Amino acid sequence: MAEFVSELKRTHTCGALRGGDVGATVVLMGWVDATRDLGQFRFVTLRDRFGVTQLRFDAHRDADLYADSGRARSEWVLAIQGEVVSRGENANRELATGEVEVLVTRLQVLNRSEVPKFPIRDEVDANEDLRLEYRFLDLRRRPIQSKIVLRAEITHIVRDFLHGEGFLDLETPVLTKSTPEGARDYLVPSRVHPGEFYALPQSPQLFKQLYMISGYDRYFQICRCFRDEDLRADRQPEFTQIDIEMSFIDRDDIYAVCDKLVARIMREVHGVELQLPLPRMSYDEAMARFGVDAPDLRYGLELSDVSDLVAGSSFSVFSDAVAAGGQVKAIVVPGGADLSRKQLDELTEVAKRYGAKGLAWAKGSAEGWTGPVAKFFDADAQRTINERLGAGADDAIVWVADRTPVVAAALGNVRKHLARSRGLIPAGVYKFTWVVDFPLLEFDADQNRWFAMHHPFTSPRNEDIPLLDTDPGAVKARAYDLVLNGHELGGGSIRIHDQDLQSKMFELLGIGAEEAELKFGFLLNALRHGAPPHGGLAFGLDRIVMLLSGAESLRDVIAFPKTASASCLMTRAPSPVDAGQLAELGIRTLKNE
RNA sequence: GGGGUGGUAGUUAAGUCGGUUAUAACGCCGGCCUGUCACGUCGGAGGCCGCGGGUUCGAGUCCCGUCCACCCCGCCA
Repeated sequence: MAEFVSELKRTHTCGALRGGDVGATVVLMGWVDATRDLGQFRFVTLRDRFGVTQLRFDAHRDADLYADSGRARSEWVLAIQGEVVSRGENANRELATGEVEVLVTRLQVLNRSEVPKFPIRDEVDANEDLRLEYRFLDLRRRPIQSKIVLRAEITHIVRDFLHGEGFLDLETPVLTKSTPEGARDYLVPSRVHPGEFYALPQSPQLFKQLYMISGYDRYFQICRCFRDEDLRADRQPEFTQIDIEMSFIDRDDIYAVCDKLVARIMREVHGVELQLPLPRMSYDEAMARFGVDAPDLRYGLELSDVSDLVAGSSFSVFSDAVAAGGQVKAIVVPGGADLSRKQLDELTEVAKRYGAKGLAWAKGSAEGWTGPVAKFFDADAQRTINERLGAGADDAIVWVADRTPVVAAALGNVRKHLARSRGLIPAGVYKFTWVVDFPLLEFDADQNRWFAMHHPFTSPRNEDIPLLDTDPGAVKARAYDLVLNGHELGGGSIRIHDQDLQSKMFELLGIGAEEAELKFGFLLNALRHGAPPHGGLAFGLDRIVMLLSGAESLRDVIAFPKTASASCLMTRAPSPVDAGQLAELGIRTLKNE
C-alpha cells in the first residue's frame, strides 16, 4: 500500500499536537488504538508512548484512502501525513490532544498485527498469566507503562543525586563466588573447571567493601541481585538494588545522605516535601509498639503490654503465659464494639497463622466488657485495663498471650489486618522511619547456633563488643533499615573493618578458621591491608517504585518479571538444554531418570 | 515443603441436584451508518469444559492424580 510515502519522517509524537498546531502538515507514526467507522468517514486513534491522537479519513475527500484505512486493525503500525484541524465543539477534553485531529492525506502501513489476545486498554480483565505471556502487549498499556517510566525517572534521579554528592558509579562481577549464610545461590557451572560453579551475587556486599579498602570512597551502583528462594508478591528471584558504600563515616553520615536522596525522590516524583531528618526508632521500640521490624506508621492500633495487670488473673491463658516467662499484649480497636463474629474469627485466623494459639477479645459496652474473656475480669480489673489501654465503651480489645516473639508476630499482623479491613490506612500518606540498633545475632534453636541478623560483616556497637563473649544475644549492631509505610525500602550497616573482630564474628557464627579462610579468605586478607572504617546500605529499587506507583505486586514494576514459580511465561525460561551443552559442562541431571 | 483460590469460545465469566443441542458479554468476520471517541446497528463464525485416570446408563458438574497461575506460611542474613 502506498509506497510513495516511504520517505515520510515523523514530525510529532502522538501526544504532541495542540490547538496551536491547527493548519500544520504533520507526519505521525504509531499503533492503531481504536477505529470508529461512521460510513462516510472514519476515526482512527493512533497511539505511541507519548499519547493518543485522533485521525480522520473522509470518503468525500479521498475515497481510495478511506477504503485503505478500513483495512487497518487494532495494533497495526501506521505512518500518516495530514493536516491538523480543530475539532471545534467536538473536542475531547479527556485527551491531551483532544482539541485537534489530523485530517489524513497519506497513509502507510508500517506493519500489521495479529489480533491482540487482550485489548490494550487501561482497564483490562485478562488473567495475569496471559498478560505475562504477551508481556510486550501488556507493556503497551498505559498503567504498566507509567510504572516502567516512573522507574526510569527514579533511577535517573538516583544517579544524578549520588553523582552530585561525589559518589562513583562502579561495577562489580556478576559471576562470583558462592558464600555460605544467607539465601540460596543461583549457580553457574564452569566449563573450564568441570564440577565447579560460580554464583550470581545475592548482593555486591563484599565487592563494595573491597572497593572501600581499595580507597574508592563513595561507591554506588544500581545492580541486579539474585536469590533462589520462594517468591511472594513483593519478592522476585532477580531484583535491583541501589547499592551504596562510604568510608570514614558512621551511621549518621549514612542517614544524612539517604534522607536527602529519599527527599529528592519524593519531591520530584510526588511533589512531597519530607521533613528531615527522617524519624528514627530502635528495633526494640518497633517490636514493642508494632510487633514488626518494619512498622507502618500511617495508623495507630499500637500494641500495649498488660502482662503485669493480668499475671494474677483467673484466666489461665493469660496468667500461664506470664508465668512461663511470656507476655500478654493488647490492641484497642477504636469503635470495635461493632466487630462481627466473622470478623473476629478472621482476626483469630491471622493470629494463628503467625503462631498464636488464639486471639482473646472483649467488646466494650456501658455495662463493661462482653465476650468470652469478660467473666474472668471484675469491674475493677476491667477498668484498670481500659485505663492502661485508653479503651472506651465503643471499642474492642484483642489480646495475644504467648512467648514474646509469637505475641509480636501475631499481634503485629493482626494490627495490619485490622488497619486494612477497617479502612484505617489514609491514602497518599508517606510515613518514613529509620529502624536502628538491630540485634547483631539471632539464635536458631533448630540448628543450635547463632546467625547474623543482617550479615556476618556487620559491626556491633562499640559499647556492646564485650558482650560478644558473655551475652551475644544482647549485642546490638550498627545496622539500620529505612522503612516506608510498613515496607523495608533498604537496609545496611557499618561494617567490621578489623580482621580480629571479623574472625571473632565467624567464630561466633560457627564458621571455623579454616572455612572462613576458604570462603572469605580474600576479605580477611584485605582487612589485613589497611581497611578504613566503612559502611553503607542498599535500597530495593523495585520496592521503591512499587510503593511510589501504588502497585500491588513487584511484577507490575519489572518490565519482564517472573512468576511465583520463578519462570518467565514469555520466554518459557527456565528450559531444558541439550545433552551436548550439559556434557561440555560436566553435568548430568537427576530428573527423568 | 505446607495451606488456600482459580483454570469452560480469542478474552472475561455463568453453568442449579450428574440428564436432551454448554450460555452471555466483549473481541473477531461481513453488511449498514457524516461527528465518533469503550460509536451505534443488523447478521455470522467460533468449544480437547487445563491434562490423565476413575465412578456412572450418562460427567463441565462427583472422586483420585497431575500441570499451570495467583495469595499466604515456612524460606528470603
